[in-house]
Amino acid sequence: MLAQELERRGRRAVLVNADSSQVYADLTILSARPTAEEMGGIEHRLFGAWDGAQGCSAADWASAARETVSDIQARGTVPILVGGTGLYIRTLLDGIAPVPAIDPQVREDVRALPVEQAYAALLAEDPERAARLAPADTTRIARALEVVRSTGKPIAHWQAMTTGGIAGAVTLFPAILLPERQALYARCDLRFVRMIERGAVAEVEALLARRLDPDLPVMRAIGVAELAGFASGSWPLEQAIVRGSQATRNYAKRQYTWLRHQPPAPWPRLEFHNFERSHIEDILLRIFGLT
RNA sequence: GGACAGGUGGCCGAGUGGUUAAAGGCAGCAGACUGUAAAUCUGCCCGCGCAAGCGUACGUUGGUUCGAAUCCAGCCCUGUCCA
Repeated sequence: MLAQELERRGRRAVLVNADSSQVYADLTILSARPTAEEMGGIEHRLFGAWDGAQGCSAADWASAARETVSDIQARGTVPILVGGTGLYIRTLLDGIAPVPAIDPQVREDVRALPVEQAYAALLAEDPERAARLAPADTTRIARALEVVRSTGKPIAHWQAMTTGGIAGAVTLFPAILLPERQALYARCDLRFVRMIERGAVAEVEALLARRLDPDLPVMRAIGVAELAGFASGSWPLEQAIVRGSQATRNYAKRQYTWLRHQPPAPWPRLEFHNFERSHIEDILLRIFGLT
């Protein structure tokens, strides 16, 4: 609707996806990607742009988004980034550590280690970083370890050289939506049921048929494991729904924490109870000075 | 009506005389967050209190005991089986 309003004023707008799951072609229903109808003729970019077989990292997305944004601006149109993956947006705006590509063999070895061993190794190879991580933080420990081993420098060395952000080169109009908790949870439940009505089970079956590496991000999207369990007969559909909507709620909770504290303080946080589409549009238009 | 089994904190579920406000999990709340982020991790979690601590608590009533979620009896409820 922002896009429509902008076009009414003679500014062409293009929507750019900033959600780590909507990025995958394999997840149309399960990532709640907008349908052609919902796109309403407005151009959308980076939605379903990655094949599930190729994982998209924050840096991958950010570099694609950087090009997309500049392309959109070069055409005199206005990019509107939409999505809940805070890290992606932060990476696009603030840049990221220029860590060289990790040696595949190193990565494989590191990820094969049990956390305790990986942590012990990190304690020896990059004690500074290890001290700042919880001994059970598998993801970050693995990352820090593969970086020292592959590049010979601790991750802090690279992070000190963070680069690539476009924040200084663009005029930003940010808005963070913080809907009332209980109402949001109710919507999470509704959302998962709707996905099933729209064919999420078949989508997951098609994804499973590809027999991709289970560690790939697509395979970790909310709903995949839950519906895969149903598809394989491990539990009934009702159980998949209970698990799927619960996972959705848990995720929504985590997003609150990120959105409340991680983005720059000046970014407006909009709290609201009314979920009427028109009401939300109203707040946004007001925030962006379009009413 | 009878025989077994069982009733534990919002839920699931350990615990069979003291070291138990009661393991663990879930849910909930709060927080962290630079290359898998819809991921990963941390803390809190009976009430009051900053705390020491106090008060309540393991279906219910009563009993045994220095001391009971744990032992005994009655009652209530649930499940399975027999009638």
